Amino acid sequence: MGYNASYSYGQNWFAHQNSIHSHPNTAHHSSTASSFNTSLPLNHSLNSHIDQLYFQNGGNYPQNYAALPMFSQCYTKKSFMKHSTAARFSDFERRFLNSQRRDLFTEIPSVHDLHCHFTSNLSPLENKTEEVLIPTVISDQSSSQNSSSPQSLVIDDNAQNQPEADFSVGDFSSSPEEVVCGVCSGPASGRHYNAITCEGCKGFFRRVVINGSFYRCERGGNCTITMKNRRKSCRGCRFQKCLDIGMKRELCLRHTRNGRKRTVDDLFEEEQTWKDLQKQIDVSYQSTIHSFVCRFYAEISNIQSANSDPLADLREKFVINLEMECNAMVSGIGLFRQLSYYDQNCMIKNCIDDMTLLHICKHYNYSQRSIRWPSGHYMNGEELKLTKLAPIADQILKLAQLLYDLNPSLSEYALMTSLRFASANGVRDHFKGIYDQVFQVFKEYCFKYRSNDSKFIERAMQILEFTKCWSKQFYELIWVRRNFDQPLNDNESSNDETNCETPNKRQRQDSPNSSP
Amino acid sequence: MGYNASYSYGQNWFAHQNSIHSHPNTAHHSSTASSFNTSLPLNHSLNSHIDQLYFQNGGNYPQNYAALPMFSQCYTKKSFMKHSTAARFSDFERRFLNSQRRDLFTEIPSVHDLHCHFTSNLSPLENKTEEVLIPTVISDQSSSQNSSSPQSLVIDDNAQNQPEADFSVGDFSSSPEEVVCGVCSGPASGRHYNAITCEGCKGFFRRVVINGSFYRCERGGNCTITMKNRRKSCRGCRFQKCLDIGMKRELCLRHTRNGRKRTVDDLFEEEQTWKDLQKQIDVSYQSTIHSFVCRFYAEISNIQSANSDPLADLREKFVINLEMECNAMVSGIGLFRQLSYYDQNCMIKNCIDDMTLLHICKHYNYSQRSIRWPSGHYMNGEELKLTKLAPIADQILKLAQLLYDLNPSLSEYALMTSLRFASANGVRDHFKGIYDQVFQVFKEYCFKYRSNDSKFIERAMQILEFTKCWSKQFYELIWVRRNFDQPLNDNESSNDETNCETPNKRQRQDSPNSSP
DNA sequence: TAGGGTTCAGAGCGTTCA
DNA sequence: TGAACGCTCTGAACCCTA
Ligand SMILES: [Zn+2]
Ligand SMILES: [Zn+2]
Ligand SMILES: [Zn+2]
Ligand SMILES: [Zn+2]
Repeated sequence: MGYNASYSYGQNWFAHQNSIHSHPNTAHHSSTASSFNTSLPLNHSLNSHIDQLYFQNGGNYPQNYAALPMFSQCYTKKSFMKHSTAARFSDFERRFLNSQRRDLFTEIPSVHDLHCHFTSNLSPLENKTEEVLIPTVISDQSSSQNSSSPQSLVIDDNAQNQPEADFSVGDFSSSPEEVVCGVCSGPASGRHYNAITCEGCKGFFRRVVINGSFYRCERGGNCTITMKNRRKSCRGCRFQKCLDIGMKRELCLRHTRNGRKRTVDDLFEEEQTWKDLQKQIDVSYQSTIHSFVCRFYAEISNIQSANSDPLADLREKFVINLEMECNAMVSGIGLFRQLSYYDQNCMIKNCIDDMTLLHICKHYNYSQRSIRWPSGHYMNGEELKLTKLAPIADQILKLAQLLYDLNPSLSEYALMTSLRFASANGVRDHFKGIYDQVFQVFKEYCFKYRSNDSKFIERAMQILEFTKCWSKQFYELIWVRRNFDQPLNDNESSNDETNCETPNKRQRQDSPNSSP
Repeated sequence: MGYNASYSYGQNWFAHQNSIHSHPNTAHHSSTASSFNTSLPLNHSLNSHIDQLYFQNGGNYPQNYAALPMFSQCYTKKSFMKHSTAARFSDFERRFLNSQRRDLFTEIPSVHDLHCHFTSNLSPLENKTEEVLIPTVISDQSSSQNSSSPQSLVIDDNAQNQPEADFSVGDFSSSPEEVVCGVCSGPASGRHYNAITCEGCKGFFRRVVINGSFYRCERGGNCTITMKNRRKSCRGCRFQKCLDIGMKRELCLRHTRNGRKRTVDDLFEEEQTWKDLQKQIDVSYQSTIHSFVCRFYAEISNIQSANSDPLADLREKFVINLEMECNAMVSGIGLFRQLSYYDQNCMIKNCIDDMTLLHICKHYNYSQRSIRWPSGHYMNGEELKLTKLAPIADQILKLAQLLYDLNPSLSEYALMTSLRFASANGVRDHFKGIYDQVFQVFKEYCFKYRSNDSKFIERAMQILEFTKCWSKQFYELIWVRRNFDQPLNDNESSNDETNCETPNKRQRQDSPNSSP
């Protein structure tokens, strides 16, 4: 798994989880992790369960967890190959065997050939798996109180297998997840969109992807999908489960942007094109700006925050240092190296106010409706209005609320930051390629990890715009007026509406002129 | 033709009609029978209709049952041979047969055994199984008492050398309830709201559920519902029978636009969700408003209630504190958190008068026809008319009487309170989801705990409306006029209708957009 | 042959109107 | 009131191509 983690997923925050498990599969990486946000809540609790399944499966992790990031990393091409060739029993095979095995294997000796034909790789671990896996793998995570259907499933399954338990175990337990649909536990009909599913779930997934519909669960997102209830069950949960077990929207041709039929490998390759840049941005952001902001906010906890001016530290320490960190971050991203050093500086100067505002508003306490400032103070709207930021207090709070609602991940913060850099005045005009590339990566990233929230990009861009709109006034209030004790009213000449004039001019005159 | 008839139509509720006729096994026919419901009206006799379908289908089993495992298991090689051109096979069956037949039947010498096995898998047990299996396969999930053991499904397929009359008779005799309406014993038209019913009973059930009507039997509840008398028979018993045979009110989709359906399995989960919200509301209400009101009323017992003005405490202490408690309650309910803090405040301000009125009128002494005020005074109608509340004294008393009649539980008070919040002007318009959810919970709660009183919701809503109607005047009388000794009549300008303007505007302009 | 896409009866809900 | 119908979603079977 080592290199997987290194070049495709190492940058995310699940990396540490990965390192805990050392699954033997390496080789090619065939699948791509599905949305983080959805699998996030599952992760922590599933580790042990998955490990158990892992061993029960004789080295192959359960199909329906394929999309969990740590699993995707383990899901190698090799294991996939092994599966697909060795033990693929679809609908009819299974039914055929289930019904006929007894007769075939006990009464008719010559059917042994057939048996061999169907027999898959046995492993000592697989002895007792079938009765565990088939009925429970999918349903155990469901509500245990809803016990009617799973129970009956278990019972009759056992009853059928009773006479020749040894045979059936050897036969099928090696890949029970390939026999049942990973979504609804019904009989699977093969691999569809990168997961073993039944025809129904295949069609369902396809319809949802093609129609671009999005269903939200009305019941908390824990609905159980079974073969019986799948027709009428919560579509949100059904689709979520599709994604969870690793189905890829991109494998629906209608949903691709180039219309070409793609394989999982193609997906993987495609992902590399933007993953590299995304990872670079991610790493660079986390090691500079993010870590600085975290450190800064951590340290102010220790310092007595009795400073009379909540904004003093902001000016003196936070912004100055943040600018340096921005510089460092930009330096760490190859894409920006086509800008001269001077241009980089201009770009950062153009963005530093936005960055400041953004990274302050990030520290929002929802329940108290207050923002924690670099000084350590928590300030709500009223308190903010007592400072010299009063004119834009509402805007700042709104921004914080918007950010809170958006709830971007670290990687998303990184991308938004880069996007803000790339859209700095001058840069976006003269180096449109940079902006386009970053935006492309952002789009791809959101396409992949925020697919259930079609408005995510829109909202993110809105926030960036909003920040850009008010950062200049923020800058002025922070920097220009040193004497914030004087009455504020005569201060805001007419800036409320025409807030971006002065900074604008400033930006224009020192926007980087086109070099290389 | 025997087995054709057996598995062609055996599993649906028209089977018995079908089995009466012995159709010759005619030519194969690519199954293009038009949908039942559309072709039904053409021929009013079900028999002829089915006959027609039978011929149209050419003896092919219905598509949607083909993949049921037990059915596939019954599907013998022989029948496949016979119908290979016409019959449909699942993906794998088709592939498997195409690819493997060659191997199995030509290369492997012992295939004949297999074939034999496939063809006539005779066993003494199998004689009468098929008629049991097929019809119950589909229906077993409907009624739990209809215990179809899947094992029995495996042993069958002997039916082909039986006279079809036999098992087809057995067919429907084993499950007559699938053919007739469970309520009126008329011809059923399918499964509706989780029971096999006719169109009439389906419509009746839906109407009753949607309208929330409640009928009580006047003859002891043992009326017989038949197809002939159902129109004029006791509606109470008819509805009761509907419920008895398993029809679920919850499957009447009240808020969904299309044919979105939910199964019985979902109902449980559904209950969990509204239960969650209901509990949250309950807890929140009891720990804030309820406990405050109780405390307040308990404490005034100790205080000398010789205060000259019975309404003084009301103004000064009760309302102010109640507003805080409302704030606390709302904060404790996650559903309301999508409202900004400011919106929450507006909402509460919009409701506080209703809350006050409601929680005062709650303290009604029926025998004395008097209300206990937060001041500690018991005031009946006459006494009330001596205060500045005189203009609405009658209304207040009526409200108290209505509340007394309704006699809501604590949980119901909690829900009514939340409902009043959610129906605040502005909130109900811009956050209809909140209102809908709370109302849904209220409905569900009443469905469950007030099912014997179908008018409960109606009456509760009536009370809320009534409160809303008079609370403004109540507010004015309490707050605006400090000198309540002067004549009151010039007071009521025209506020009764235009009572909620300010909150409306306020809410609209900063209603939070896009919450996560 | 695997796995894309397509087809179209069928299930079942809601609505209509005589 | 309920027969008839309109509607959406479903999925088993099928078609097609690499
Ligand atoms: Zn499925
Ligand atoms: Zn759900
Ligand atoms: Zn009926
Ligand atoms: Zn009756």
